[in-house]
Amino acid sequence: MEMNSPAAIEALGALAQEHRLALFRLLVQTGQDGLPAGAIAEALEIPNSSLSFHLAHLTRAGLIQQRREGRSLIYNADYEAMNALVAFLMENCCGGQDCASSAAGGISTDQSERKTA
Amino acid sequence: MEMNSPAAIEALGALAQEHRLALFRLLVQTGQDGLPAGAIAEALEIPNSSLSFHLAHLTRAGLIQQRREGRSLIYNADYEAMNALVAFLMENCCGGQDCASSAAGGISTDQSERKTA
DNA sequence: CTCATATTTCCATCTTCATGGAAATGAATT
DNA sequence: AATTCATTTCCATGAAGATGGAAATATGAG
Repeated sequence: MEMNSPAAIEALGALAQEHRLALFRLLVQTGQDGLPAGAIAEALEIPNSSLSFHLAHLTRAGLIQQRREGRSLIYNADYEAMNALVAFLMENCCGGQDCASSAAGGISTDQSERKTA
Repeated sequence: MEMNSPAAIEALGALAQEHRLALFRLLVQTGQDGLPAGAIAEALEIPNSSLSFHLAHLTRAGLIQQRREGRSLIYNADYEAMNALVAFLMENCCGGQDCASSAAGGISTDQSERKTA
């Protein structure tokens, strides 16, 4: 479940786009049952071909998964991948502090984590 | 410290690039003192003009800050911006479930991925 | 087998991003 | 004001991302 830099870059890039971020949020809210591509296209008002492009992008990044049910392709968010991404950001980009919980209270000025380049 | 979608997209996009992710991690590790552009260019082995482009990108996204000291421009990570980004992801993209706790649980003990190159 | 449905792939086009050398800017020193 | 140092901006170029209509593929129904 550990995420490395290339995988993190892929995931960050996948979320760094208006339609894809909205799409991923929709799938997260929907839960494990997921949604068929058609329902997503309707909800987000994106042409099928564009949606398919974005779905493929998120799938390649490992953030969503696909399964077939009848003639529908159902997509659902991969929560573990998201957990891994957040964990990566907190480990590597938050100065070793508990970034999330300190969001409200501010952060310590002590930078204890120093890696010798 | 609430972050909205456009700001999150900007921040995600800024981090979704090899050199910029490495650059931001370097500044996070360095701490509040920051580093002058020249030292960053040397550490990351990036030409000055390219580095300047990436520094501007991260600055525009609000993830780093700039100050002048003599003839050097010193850059430092903005921890609050990073906190806000992680908070945004956890609120909007983790379904409000185990994401925060499992990520926080992983941060303390799991250190398998190291920046080796 | 044919038809309707669901979604993807193909393709052309447009925009944005990344790169790095050269010239320009800003700041201290003499 | 001339010089040196640190960094940015300019510019051209190539690579990658985004868009959406039309054709193709896959599945199920009659």
